[in-house]
Amino acid sequence: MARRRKNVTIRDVAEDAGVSLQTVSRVINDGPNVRPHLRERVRASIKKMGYVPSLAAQRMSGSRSYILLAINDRERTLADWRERRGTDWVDQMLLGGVLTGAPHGYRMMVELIDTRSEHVERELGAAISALQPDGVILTPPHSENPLITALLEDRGIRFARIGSKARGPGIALTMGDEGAAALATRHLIELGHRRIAMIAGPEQYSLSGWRITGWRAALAEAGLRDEGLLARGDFGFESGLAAARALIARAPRPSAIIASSDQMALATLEAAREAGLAVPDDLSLISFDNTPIVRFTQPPLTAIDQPIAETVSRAVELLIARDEEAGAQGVIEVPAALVPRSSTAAPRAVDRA
Amino acid sequence: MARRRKNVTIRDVAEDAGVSLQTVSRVINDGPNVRPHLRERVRASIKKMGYVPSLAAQRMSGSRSYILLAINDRERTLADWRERRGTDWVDQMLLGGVLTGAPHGYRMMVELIDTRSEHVERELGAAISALQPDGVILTPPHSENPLITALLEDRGIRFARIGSKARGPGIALTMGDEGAAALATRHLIELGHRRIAMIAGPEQYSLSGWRITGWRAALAEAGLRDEGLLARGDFGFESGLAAARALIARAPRPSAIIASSDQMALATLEAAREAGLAVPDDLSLISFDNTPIVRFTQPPLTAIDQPIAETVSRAVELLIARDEEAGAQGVIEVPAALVPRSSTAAPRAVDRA
DNA sequence: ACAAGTCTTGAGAACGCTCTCAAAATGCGC
DNA sequence: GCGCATTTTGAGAGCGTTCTCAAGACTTGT
Repeated sequence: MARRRKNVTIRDVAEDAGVSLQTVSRVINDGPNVRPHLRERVRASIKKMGYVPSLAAQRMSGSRSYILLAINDRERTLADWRERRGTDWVDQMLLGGVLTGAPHGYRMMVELIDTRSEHVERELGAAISALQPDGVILTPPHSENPLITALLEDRGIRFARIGSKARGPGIALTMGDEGAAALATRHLIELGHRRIAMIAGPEQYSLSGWRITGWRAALAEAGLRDEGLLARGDFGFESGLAAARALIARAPRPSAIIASSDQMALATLEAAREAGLAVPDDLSLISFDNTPIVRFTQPPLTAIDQPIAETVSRAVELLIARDEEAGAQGVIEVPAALVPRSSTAAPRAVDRA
Repeated sequence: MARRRKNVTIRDVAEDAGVSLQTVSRVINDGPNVRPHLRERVRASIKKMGYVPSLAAQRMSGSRSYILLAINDRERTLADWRERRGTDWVDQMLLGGVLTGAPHGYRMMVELIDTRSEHVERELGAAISALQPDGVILTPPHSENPLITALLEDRGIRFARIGSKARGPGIALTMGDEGAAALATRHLIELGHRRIAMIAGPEQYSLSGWRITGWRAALAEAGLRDEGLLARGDFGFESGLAAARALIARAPRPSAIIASSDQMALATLEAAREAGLAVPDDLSLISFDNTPIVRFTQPPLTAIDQPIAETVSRAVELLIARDEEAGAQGVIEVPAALVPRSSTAAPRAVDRA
């Protein structure tokens, strides 16, 4: 299987268009100082010959690599992966990132790094040395890992931290976890709920804290208190089951639960079933993530939709633009929205007491 | 944000180890003809300095790019994406591909291409020119698109076709759709079902045909016929709903349905609900894909698990090994397995008649 | 029409690595 | 210990692009 057709290079195009190689380069990069008729002639040759610049060569000589690197959490096995995530982060990131980067000639690579490994730095360092990306996109929980941000700063690589409100190096983009939690809480309050519980994520994720803050704030607005109706999970199903059982066992029982992930919401559904509670009649439920799963549960779940694709898209724009002020402008917020479905309703009269 | 620490190059390592640049290159590539003590010294320097070869430079000079390109179907919008796929193909491909390629220094990039576009060739051609990957992994429905395979052959790029049994250029890997469908059908026959329906995928996907073949074969083994209990969908929920409704409306009604995707299985669940049929008591249901969704439906679905990660892993191995015989050996099968859950049971006496 | 600028073009070096090929060092048989 | 084959090492070219810098072609003001 030998390489039949040699790749078209910038030299071939230059020859075809009867100009120097440098002029072609200028046209490719939309550089200034090329007379219109020449620019057109070169463009025509490029199209005719189907020329596409080699990423490797561009990286070699130029200062840009046209590669963005997205760092995602990696579970150790496929089973863990499915059990704990169940989200479509990678799919959505690719959709948002690839579509936004493509028109500018940028490609996106995904690197899976296990946060709990002691080799985080080494793995990331190797990826950066090998790829020399123009920008890095960090997702939780890497977004606030100081080892990682320090490494990137040291190497002088621009990066975006998704799901982080902490100021600091890099561009911070958040999906407004505080506001989203408040949104969910208010929705329940408007339906008449007074005892609204929250299953939060692990402390390692700062967004867990923000969601708790938003939940408490919305309760306070309505003159309510959290009544200690807080439980923690690790976003996975099993942890959610334990948390939901504990909350349901409380007396008086909460009439509504906000779960910090779809997996934990599914677990809550299961816990309610065990306890003989109907959703939403006996217990209202709101989920975070809005992955495809929750449209098909019984009942379909009201959920907070995380605009992952949109947020990544925004991050890519800023990284490509090399907007030096983006970081300074503080946190960029792409707000999440509430998608009402059938798992939320007014509480029964007896609960309203 | 200037680049603070300059990248370590092969030259730095050579200097540190007191050898020529070429010797370092040999060590990196596990080349022959380096004396052990020198090899060790160079290895030590590499580790000490944290050197990692630049992918771009390797590609520029050598014949390998250390990049594998995975081609996935791209929906036009996020909504379509979620509606029609709902699968975790990309996640699984990355998991299988990245973990397998990494030890050999290979990276995997994902390219999303819209099959229905007329520009398939142009998009793929551009990606190949830009990246010059050492291998390409095609997923359905691209696996059997002659425009794509011809392009790859013409460029002399090795590729693997996943989910294809057609011999032809490239390495074909299948998850054994025929056998998997037979497995599902036999499972139902053993439970006592006689009227087993199938919701197949679109004709554009050859695996749809193989699943039908397997289904019919298993029926024939048991002395049964298909009774025309076949419907088609496009793997998406809506199409599955229509197909399931049509099958349920048949008289006599099938006592079991095999759906060719999780989304269509969910739709079948919905159609059963509409018709007042209990699953599995009135209707048994088996799904294909086994994405995280089907563990959480009510009831959880018995499903055919597609070993996507394993198959991609195998494909990566073969592409990296540049095993020239792999293609000739015919089709490589990584068989799917049946995961029994609660959506299948013996039919009611009345149906068994 | 001339000097002083600005715009346009191109030549050549550089990026970090592997390839090819030649030179030096080593091993082997006698 | 000698001549030959073999292994080990290194020097230099080349990959496809962009960068830097200098030269040539235009403007403009007078």
